[in-house]
Amino acid sequence: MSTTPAFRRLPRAVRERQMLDAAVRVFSRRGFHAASMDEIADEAGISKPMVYAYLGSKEELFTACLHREGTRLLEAIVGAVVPDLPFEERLWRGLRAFFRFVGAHRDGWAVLYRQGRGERPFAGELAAMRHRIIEVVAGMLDRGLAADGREVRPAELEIMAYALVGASESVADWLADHPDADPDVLAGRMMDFAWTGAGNLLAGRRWSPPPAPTD
Amino acid sequence: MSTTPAFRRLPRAVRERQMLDAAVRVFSRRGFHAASMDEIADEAGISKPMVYAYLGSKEELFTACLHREGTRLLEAIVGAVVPDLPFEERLWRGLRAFFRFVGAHRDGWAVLYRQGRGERPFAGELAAMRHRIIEVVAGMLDRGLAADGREVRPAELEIMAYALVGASESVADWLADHPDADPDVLAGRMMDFAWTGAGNLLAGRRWSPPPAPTD
Amino acid sequence: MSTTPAFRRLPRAVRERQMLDAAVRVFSRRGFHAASMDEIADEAGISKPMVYAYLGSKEELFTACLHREGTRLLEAIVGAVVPDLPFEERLWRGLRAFFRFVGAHRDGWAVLYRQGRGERPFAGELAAMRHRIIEVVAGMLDRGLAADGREVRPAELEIMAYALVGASESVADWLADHPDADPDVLAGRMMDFAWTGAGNLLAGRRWSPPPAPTD
Amino acid sequence: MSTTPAFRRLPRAVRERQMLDAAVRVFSRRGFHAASMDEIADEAGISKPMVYAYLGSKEELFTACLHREGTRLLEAIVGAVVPDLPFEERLWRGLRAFFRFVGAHRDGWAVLYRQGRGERPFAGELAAMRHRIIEVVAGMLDRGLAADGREVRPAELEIMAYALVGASESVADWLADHPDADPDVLAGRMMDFAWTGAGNLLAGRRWSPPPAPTD
DNA sequence: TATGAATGAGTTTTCATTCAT
DNA sequence: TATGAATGAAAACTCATTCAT
Repeated sequence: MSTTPAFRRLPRAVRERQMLDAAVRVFSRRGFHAASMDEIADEAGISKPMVYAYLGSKEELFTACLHREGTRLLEAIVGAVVPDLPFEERLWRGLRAFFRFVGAHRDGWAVLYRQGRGERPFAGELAAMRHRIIEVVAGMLDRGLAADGREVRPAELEIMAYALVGASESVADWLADHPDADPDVLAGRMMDFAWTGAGNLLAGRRWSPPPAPTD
Repeated sequence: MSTTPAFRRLPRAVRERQMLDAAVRVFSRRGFHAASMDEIADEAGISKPMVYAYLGSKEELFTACLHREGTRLLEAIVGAVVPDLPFEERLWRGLRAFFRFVGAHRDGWAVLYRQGRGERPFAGELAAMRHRIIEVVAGMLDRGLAADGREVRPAELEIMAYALVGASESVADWLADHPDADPDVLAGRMMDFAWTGAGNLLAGRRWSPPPAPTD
Repeated sequence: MSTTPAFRRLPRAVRERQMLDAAVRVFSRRGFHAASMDEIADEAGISKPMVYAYLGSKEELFTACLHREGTRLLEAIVGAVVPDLPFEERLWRGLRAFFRFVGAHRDGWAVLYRQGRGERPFAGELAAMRHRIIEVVAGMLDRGLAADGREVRPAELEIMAYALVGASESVADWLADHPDADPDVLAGRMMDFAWTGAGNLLAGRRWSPPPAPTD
Repeated sequence: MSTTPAFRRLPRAVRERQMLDAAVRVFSRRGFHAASMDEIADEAGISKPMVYAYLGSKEELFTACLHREGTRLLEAIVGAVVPDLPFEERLWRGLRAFFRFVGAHRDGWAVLYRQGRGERPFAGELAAMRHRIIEVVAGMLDRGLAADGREVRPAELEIMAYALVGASESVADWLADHPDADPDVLAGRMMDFAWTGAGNLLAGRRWSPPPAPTD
């Protein structure tokens, strides 16, 4: 009946991806609250009701962004950490994959790390995601120690994993602001920091506070 | 009839402090955008116009919170790091002061770390504050190395400081969610992670990536 | 069930006109500051956000009113002043058109003359409009004089035009408060005042102050 | 008891004058609505509650300004129009006094002419004041005609007076924006416009519309 | 007399969300 | 599927006005 060409009426999956891409960009540069559905619809080149039809409310949309980017990140890391390699090698590959991802997906990283943090409704969502990474790392550490015949209490392991992940995030965030930096070099720096430290711990060397008399 | 003291009609300085306290609490639990001036005024037990009269706009109010909490944190750390002590001792004291602060000022920490991050207008403000800490840490590392006769390029030092600070922040954030944890113990864990690592680096041991052929 | 036509969901152009009409009415009776966007939206039978969506801020809305009414007025006058007629005839037609307009568009006149005056942001806008009229009048006077072989300094011409326009405005304002008065009669009165005066001036008769000794 | 010198605790009349002066300045530059009681109190170098104690509400304050400036203006004109002089001389003196007043009291003029106009609560107040002047003028015209043995219907006289007053206001407003112009010269221009016209009318010359066939 | 402290009531403006076509 | 038209609800901010000292 109509001569309209096949410009619009894209299949659902494609449209959804376009919208998510647009949403990630907008959320990344504005933050959750300051981003408006109008701007997102504009960025996606689509009308607002379509966004609602496809992705639901603004919260659902942000959650979807979080999910997609988080999953991509996790998959990048997990895919890089080949299980049977030795601990050191796995750590190195994981870090490298992580920094490469951040270098290549700055918007996604901003959404995950800078914007999701403080917004009440997503704190849980994000914490869960972060926890999955931390557990991966803690598991690696654990197996590293076990392979060495040593044993560490889970609580301590968890803290260590938090430290490692936090350090990586901080450096990754620096990377997100320095587009010219080389992710692989940064991964090396992190190994400097984490491995030589972790290596010592694996070797059983612990640190104990000096006997400061007054505090 | 009643012994009720002068609840209302307080002098300006007192009211200002009350408002800042309230604002820090509200910003901490809602984030900058989701917090409403109404809620802050309520929390302070005062009417909205007073908040505007004393602290200016919402942005100025948030900045004031950032400033007060940031200054407190910095002072706590700097006050603990006695200059003439050896490097290790200084690091230990600094970390301990940091974790103690976070344990005692959870709301302030949330404002500084979780909320300020993504909000456009304050990113700079916060980055500056963070940078001051990082420079302190980098300075410490630098002098530690110099005392040892070694030399490291500034860029590497900075990254290392980012890692150290990020690790501490991450563990501190964990602490903020675990009120029963002991800050001093966490500081010890951080030393485990940071010092044995840093110690190795100070001793000249660097890590180098394995010669993985394909990537 | 009912034959009610499409009251809502009107096309943009129609709604915009409705809004301007309503705005002119409300501004006319309240003045710029005292008018609230709520009242304007109500008067237009529409919700506030639509007003913002279509006409922008309150200032832009008022400017739009000023523009529309000013343009209408100017067009009414200019359309009436056929160029090739003699000066007297042109003046008469211009005045008659002016008074007819004011009689038929009391609200528009109130917005232009009574409300725009004092409000800082529009003074310029309005002054420009008024100036256009004054220049038209001054031009007419000038050509009237030139046709007569006489010459008057531009500054004097301008003042004279100000006087003529001011006199007309004042009488028009009286008309706006006396709905039963006949615009054409008033235009005649103005000619009495202006033309017999102007006629004398055209004839070269100037007035000079008496030699009052003390002042 | 105290050594405080006689800076404050001024007699009521003085304080009131200071406040009115300040109010006139502020209203003049901001308009009634945009002026804030804070700014007025500041300008008067006094605290807000004092303004309320002395002059009542904001409306009352503005009314007081209107009254004072209006009375001054009226007195200046009436004082200049010595009753027994001939019509022409009285008109000339009245106009000169008017333009001199506006030149010397620009703020007062702005309050009377530009700001009061549109503000609902004062329209009546102002109209009354204007009417008093118009009646003075109409009375002058009437006696001028009577002395000449002619008679004009009151309605026509009123319109003429409106025209004369409006013309003067318009030129006066021009003067308020041109501080370097000489009020007496402007008064002369107005006589050019008004007297040569009025003189003709007094001589019985009326204008009648041309017999335009179609309108 | 004089004022710093305090607020109720309103203003403009924005935004997520939904109809009706 | 796709969208222009439409709105309820809320947020930041201001101001005339008053109290308590």
